[in-house]
Amino acid sequence: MKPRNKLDNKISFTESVWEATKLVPFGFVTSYGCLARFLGRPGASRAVGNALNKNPYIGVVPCHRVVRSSGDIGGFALGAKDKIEKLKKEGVEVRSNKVEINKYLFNF
DNA sequence: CATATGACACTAT
DNA sequence: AATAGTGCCATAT
Repeated sequence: MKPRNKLDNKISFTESVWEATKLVPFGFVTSYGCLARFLGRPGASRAVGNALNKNPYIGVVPCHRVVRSSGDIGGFALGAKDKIEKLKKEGVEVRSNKVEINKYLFNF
């Protein structure tokens, strides 16, 4: 959620999404829904995707490690192809544009 | 304040 | 397995 005034130092929902994503280790993945639950907003999976899409810290926030709960790759600002390549470089198997979510999922 | 948007999730076909 | 419809929710306009 967006800060309402100058004294509100709490980070916004969007920023908290970026911070939480940083916690996902190399070689693991999480889902938009998992992140939403972790942040205390179980129904905000879609909003999580929006936040990552606006992430200005490409290279700092490993947003490529966030995939769909179904295992489908999901979106990526620089293109799904890049997202898949990045995952493969980390040892995450991607077959038919899907990952075995149960096998690589990082439990917060 | 009202609508629209989108890197989603879930259920039912 | 793949698709379609519905609900969701933070932001943008």
